[in-house]
Amino acid sequence: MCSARSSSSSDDRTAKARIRDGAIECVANHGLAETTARKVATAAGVSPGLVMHHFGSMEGLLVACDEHVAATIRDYKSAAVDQGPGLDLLGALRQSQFGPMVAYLARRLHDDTPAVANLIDDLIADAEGYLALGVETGMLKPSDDPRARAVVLAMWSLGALVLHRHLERLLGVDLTDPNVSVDSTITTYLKPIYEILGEGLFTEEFASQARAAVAAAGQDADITKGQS
Amino acid sequence: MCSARSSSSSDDRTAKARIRDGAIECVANHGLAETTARKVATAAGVSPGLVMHHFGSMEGLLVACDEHVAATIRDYKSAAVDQGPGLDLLGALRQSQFGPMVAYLARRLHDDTPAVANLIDDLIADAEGYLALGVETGMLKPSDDPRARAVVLAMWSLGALVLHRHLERLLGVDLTDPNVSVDSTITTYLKPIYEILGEGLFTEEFASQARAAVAAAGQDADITKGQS
DNA sequence: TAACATATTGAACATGTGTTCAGCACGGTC
DNA sequence: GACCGTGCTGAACACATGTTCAATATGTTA
Repeated sequence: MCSARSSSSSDDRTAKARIRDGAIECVANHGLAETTARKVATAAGVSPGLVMHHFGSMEGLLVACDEHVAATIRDYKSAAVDQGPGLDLLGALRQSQFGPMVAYLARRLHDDTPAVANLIDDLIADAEGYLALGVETGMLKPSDDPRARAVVLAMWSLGALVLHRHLERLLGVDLTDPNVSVDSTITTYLKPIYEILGEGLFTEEFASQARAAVAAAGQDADITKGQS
Repeated sequence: MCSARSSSSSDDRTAKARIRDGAIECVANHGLAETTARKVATAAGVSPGLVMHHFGSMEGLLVACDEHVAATIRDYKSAAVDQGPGLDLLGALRQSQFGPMVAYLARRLHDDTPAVANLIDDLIADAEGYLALGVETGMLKPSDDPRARAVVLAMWSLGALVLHRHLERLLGVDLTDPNVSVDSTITTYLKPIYEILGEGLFTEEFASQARAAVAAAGQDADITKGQS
């Protein structure tokens, strides 16, 4: 069964909220397939029928979960807009307050569900804005295609999040751990990132070669040697 | 039902191979949840019982699929070792011969299943070797932690593959399309990558700031502003 | 008090699932 | 011809699933 809430003390959330939160936690910890109506119901301490009463169907439940997670993240981002541009896309998500929501996102990210897609679009729009601001203030280099660059950076960030199990196995860093930001093991992951984003990967000579190759677009199946 | 093989002509594969291939195609096109014993059986033109006869269980089938995909990719990589170091991790995968296997991988990548984990480990070992070779030949800049850099680059590549639906929506590039290499739309995706890997993202001043910040490791929750 | 809407239950139903199994067809070996 | 192993079938089984629904509690309004 999916793990129930931690405490035995009173829970002032409505049953509807408990069901939603239980579903998020269950998806985060055990995946979509394991998240059944009955397991969610027992995790929330209610009967299976009530899940249907409040959300209509299991798909309705998941849509509600998507929207709740998206809304929570959006609320945080708009509230934290004053503390400077958060160029770190996932640094904002690596907040302990989100609890299992990051792991939930990691599970749902590869399905192109509307609520998640909208959230991603928003994150990218934000990132594009922050990147432009970084260019203005001289922190970041300009790009030929600012939007595409924002998309690529976002895909890399979110992609690494989806593959967090592998990252944990390979580097010992768990991006879904709510306390990962205060843990210093994450530097194993951050250092090469700063290396690449700072100095780049290609040497100057090779970079100009690659630039020329991609400029001569079209069929470049044999020419493209860059990492993709 | 999952799409059956294209042709009506004779199929000289054994029933066991047809079942395995049908399962791979079904997972690639419709996902794990939709890949049931009966659907796979009808796609392969056999009875449900034969699936169990050959693979013992559905989990056994998926393990066999994992291993077959991994073996196919490994075979390709060892056969293509002569045509120069394939720094492009996924460029090798973007070969039309793999058919639905890339899409299959994209579906399975976020589960830490043994066969896939081993494949990833191999891909990273290869990448690390190719990166080292690139450093030797003066194409790539050296790294403080070559293995971690290889891991990060691999996670970015594979992560983007997992998120291919979003990439398609955002940039119009489908990484799971077997013919994506010959299509020029992929340059929309490759150009910002070459930008970042070539010139970097940070300006020199900011790069040294970031380097200093991450050097003073520990609690850097407020300091880290780099993309992650 | 009566009426009503809402929250909640738990048994039931239909369906689809993975898996089992007795049996058949066939091809080779004694 | 008898035997046996293997590929293969299709009906059956036990089970879990999403969903429905009549019934009950509870609180709110008239």
